[in-house]
Amino acid sequence: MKEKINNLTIKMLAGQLGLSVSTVSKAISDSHEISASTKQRVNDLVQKLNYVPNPYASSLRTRNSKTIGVVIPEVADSFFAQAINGIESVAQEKGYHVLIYLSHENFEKEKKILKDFESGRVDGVLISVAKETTQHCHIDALMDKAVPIIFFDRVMDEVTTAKIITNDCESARLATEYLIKKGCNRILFLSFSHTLSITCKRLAGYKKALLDNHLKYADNNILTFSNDAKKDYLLLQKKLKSASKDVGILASVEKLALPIYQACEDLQLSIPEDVQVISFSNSDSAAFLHPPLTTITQPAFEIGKTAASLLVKTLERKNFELPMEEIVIPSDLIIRKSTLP
Amino acid sequence: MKEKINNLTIKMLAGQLGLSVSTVSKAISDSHEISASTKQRVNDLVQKLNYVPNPYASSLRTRNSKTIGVVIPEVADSFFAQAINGIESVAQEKGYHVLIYLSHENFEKEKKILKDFESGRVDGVLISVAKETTQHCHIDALMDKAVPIIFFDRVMDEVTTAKIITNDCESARLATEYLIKKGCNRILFLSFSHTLSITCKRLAGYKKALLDNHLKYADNNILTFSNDAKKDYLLLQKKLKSASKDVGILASVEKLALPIYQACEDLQLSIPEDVQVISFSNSDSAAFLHPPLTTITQPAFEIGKTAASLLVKTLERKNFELPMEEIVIPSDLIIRKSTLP
DNA sequence: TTGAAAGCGCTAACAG
DNA sequence: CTGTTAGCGCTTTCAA
Repeated sequence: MKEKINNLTIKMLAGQLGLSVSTVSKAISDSHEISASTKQRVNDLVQKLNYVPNPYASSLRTRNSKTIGVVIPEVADSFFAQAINGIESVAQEKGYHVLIYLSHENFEKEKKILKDFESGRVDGVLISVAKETTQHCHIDALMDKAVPIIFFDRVMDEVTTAKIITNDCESARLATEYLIKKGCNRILFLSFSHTLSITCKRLAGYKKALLDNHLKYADNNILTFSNDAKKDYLLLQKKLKSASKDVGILASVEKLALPIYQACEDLQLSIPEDVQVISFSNSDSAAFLHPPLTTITQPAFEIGKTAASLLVKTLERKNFELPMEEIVIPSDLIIRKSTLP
Repeated sequence: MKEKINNLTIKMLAGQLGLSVSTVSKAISDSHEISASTKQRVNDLVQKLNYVPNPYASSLRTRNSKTIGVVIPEVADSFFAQAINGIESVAQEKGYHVLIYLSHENFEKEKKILKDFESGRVDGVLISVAKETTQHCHIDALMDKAVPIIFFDRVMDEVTTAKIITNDCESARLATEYLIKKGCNRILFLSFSHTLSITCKRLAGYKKALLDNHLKYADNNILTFSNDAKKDYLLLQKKLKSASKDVGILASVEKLALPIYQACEDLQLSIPEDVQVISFSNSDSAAFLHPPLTTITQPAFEIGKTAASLLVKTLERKNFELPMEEIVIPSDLIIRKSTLP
C-alpha cells in the first residue's frame, strides 16, 4: 500500500512564509487582525501548495465538527430519499457534512448510533425514529449533552424539541373522507406499527373521518403489518377476500401500496371498481401503476430542508433558540385512478 | 442555548482511578499490556460515568477517521438507495461512519467534494461519478494523497483502481437481442450521457446485438436526454410518432422508463403490442407498472456491499493490496409484460 | 498587526 | 504491567 503522504500543515506554510503559525491561521480564517497583504501572501501559498486544513485538528480545538448526523430507518423509500436530498441541499450550501446512519427500524441500533453521537462527532442530529422506538432515554441522554436534535416525520411527542412533520392526521382524514364520498362503506387501514407517531396520527385522522361520516370503527379493519412479508400478504388477501363490495383501503406508508396491487391482481379484484385505494407515497411511479395510484404525497424534500435549516441556524447563532414546537408542512392528496371518478 | 457540557476525558477517568492517562487509554483499547483487573476497573468507571471517547482527538493522533466518504450523483434512484444500503451494512458491521455527498451530476461539485477529502476527513472513498465528469484530475489528486478510492457503477476507465460494476455491455446486448427476437426491427436506445461509462458500455452491448443480428445501426435511433424534462419528453414523443411498427426501446437508466410510459399513453400506443420496452431499473414498482416493465435489474446492494468491503479491507490490513481491476457482478434480465410473450 | 505559548483529548514511544 | 512525555494540527488568549 502506498504510504500516507506527509500532509501539509500550517506550520509548514508558516515556515515557508517566515510568519508565525498563528498569523497564518488567522489569515486563513480571514481574521480582521491580519493585514490584507499578509492574507494575500498566505492565500497565494495555500493555493500554490494546495493546502487543505485538517478538520479534525480544528474540531478538537473548536469543539465543533461542521457535521450533522442523520438517522433514518431506511433509504429505499422515496420519502427518505427525498428528505436526504433536502438535508443535503442545505448542508452543501452551508458547508456542513452529513453522516448518515440507518436504524433499520431497530431500537438497539438507534440507541447505539445516538450513543456514539455523545462523543462530539456531530454538532447536531436529525432523526426519524425507528418503528421499534418507544422510549426516549437515548434521545434525552444526547440532549443532556447539549447536542441539538430535531425530529422529522417520525417524532416522539414526549420529547420537547423541534419537530418537522406533515399534517398526518388531517391528510389521512381527508383521504378517508374521499373514499367514503366515493362510496366505500368499509375502509381498511393498513399500518405497520401501533406506536409510531405517524401511524397513530394517520389512524386518528382515519377514525375522525369515520366518525364525521357516521361509519362505525371496527378493529378488524385495521391491518398491522409485521416484517414478515409473506404473512402480511396472506393476511391482506384474507381480509380482501372476506370483504364485501365497496371496500376502500388507506395505506399509511408507501411500501404497503404494492402488496395491495399484488393482492388485488391475485384475487382478480379490480381497482377501483372492486376496491379503491389511497396510499401515502412519494414514489414517482405511483402515476404509472395500473391503475395510477391516488396518493397522499408528503413534502419530503421540504421537510428535510426545513429540518436541516433549523438545525444549522441553531448551530450557527449562539443566541438562536431552537423552537420547541412542531412545524407542519402539509401533504397533497393527488387524485388518480385507483379511486372512482 | 444550553451550554455545552464539560465532557468527560480520559484524564478525568485517570484522576478518579488514580491511574495514568496512558494506562486508561490502553485499558480502553483492550491492550494486552494492561492487567485484567485494571481493565475491569477502568471499564466499570467508563460504564458508570458513561464515558464516550472523542473521535476527533483520536483521529488527529492516529491519522485515521474510521470514516468513509460516499459520493453519488443522486439518492432518489433505486439503484443508489440500494447501494447505500449495501455500503451501510458493512460500515455498521465494521464500525465505520459514512459521510454522504451528492454531486447532482455536476463536475464542479464533485471536484469540491473530493478536494475536501484531501484533508484527511475520510479514510477512503466510494464514488459513482457524475454525468458531467470526463476528467480525473480530482481523483488523481486524491490518490496522490494515498486516499484509497473505489469506483462503483459509474467508473472511469482511465483511472487505475478497483471498480465494482455490473456486466453493462453484456446485459444490454442480451436485452437488445431479446427485443430483436420478439420481433422488433427498430430499437431505440435511450441514454442520458455520451460519456458515462455505463451508458457507453450499454450502448456497445446494444450495438453488438444489432450487429450479431444483422440489423443496421442508425444514429437517429439513439436518444440522448438532456436535463430538460419537457424537451426530452417532446423528443421522445416525436421519435415514437415517426416510428413504424415493431419498435422496441431499451432505456439505459431507470429514470428514463417512466417518460416512455407517459409518451405511449399520450400517443395511444400500447405496450407491448405497439412498442416493446426494456429498462435498466431497480425500482420495486417495475412489476406494477401498466404493463409490468421488463427490466435489467442490477445487483445494487451487492455492488455497494462489495465496494465497501473491499475498501474496509484495504483500510484495515496494512498489507492488503487494493485489486486494481474490475469486479463484475452480473445483472438479471427480468421478463415482464412490456415485451411480447 | 504579528508572534509565543498553551492546550483541545487522545495515542504511542519509551522508560521504569 | 504502569507511568512519563511528547506530540497530532489547529485555534486562541495574551503579550509585544
